[in-house]
Amino acid sequence: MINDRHENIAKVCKALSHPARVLILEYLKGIDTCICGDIVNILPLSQSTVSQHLKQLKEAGLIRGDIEGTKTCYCIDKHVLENFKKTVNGL
Amino acid sequence: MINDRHENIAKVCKALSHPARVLILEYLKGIDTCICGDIVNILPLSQSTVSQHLKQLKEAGLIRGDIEGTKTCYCIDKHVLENFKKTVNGL
DNA sequence: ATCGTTTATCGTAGATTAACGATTATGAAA
DNA sequence: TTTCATAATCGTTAATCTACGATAAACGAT
Repeated sequence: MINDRHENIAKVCKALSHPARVLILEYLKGIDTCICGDIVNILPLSQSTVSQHLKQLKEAGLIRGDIEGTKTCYCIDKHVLENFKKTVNGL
Repeated sequence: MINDRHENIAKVCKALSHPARVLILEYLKGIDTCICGDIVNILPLSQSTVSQHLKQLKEAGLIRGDIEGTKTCYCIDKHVLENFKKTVNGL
C-alpha cells in the first residue's frame, strides 16, 4: 500500500517539519550559498544545533554542502526542491 | 526571524512527515469521504494507530471529521490543501 | 609548529512520536 | 435493554527529535 512516493514525500516533509529548517531553506534560496556560521548569526540557536538542522536538510537531499577548506558552502539542490513542489502539487 | 509562515509550513509538513498520513490524504482525495474503519482495512495498522494519524491530520487542518451517529466521516479540507500547495510553490 | 576559525560529532537530557492493546463512549439494531 | 459496531482515548514502551555544551578535526595564517 505505502509506496516509494509516499515515503519520499514523507521524507522531504519531515525535513521541513521544523520552522528553523524552513527558514534555512528560504535563506539559502535568497543568497544562493552560505556557511553554517551565517545561519548561526541569524537564528537564536547554537552552532551545533544549526549544524544538525543542516545535516537533516542535506540527508533529505534538499541542500548540498561543498567543503572548501575549513568552511562548508551550503546551497539548495534546486532539482530536488522542484521535484518536491511537483509532487506536492500532485496531492 | 522565524515567522507565522515558517510555523505554518512546518506544521503541515509535520502532518505529512509520515508515509501512512500521506497515503491517507491521497486516499481521501480519491474517494471524497470515508470512515476510520475503511483506512484500517487498507493499512497494516491497528484501529487506535489509524485514529491517531487521523487526529494529527485533523489538527493540522488538512482534513475534517464529521460525526454521524457512531461513525466519523473524514474528508479533505481542500482549501487548506490548496493553500499548502501554494505556499510550497513559493519556496 | 602553533594559533585561530569553522564545522562536525559526541554525549546527554527532556520532550515528542509511533505503535499497540485495553478501555470507554456513543449510537444503532435486535 | 442488551448487544453490536464504530471511533476516541488511556496507558505503556521503544524510538526519535531538539537542544545544548564540550570536544575533535581540518585548514589557513602567523
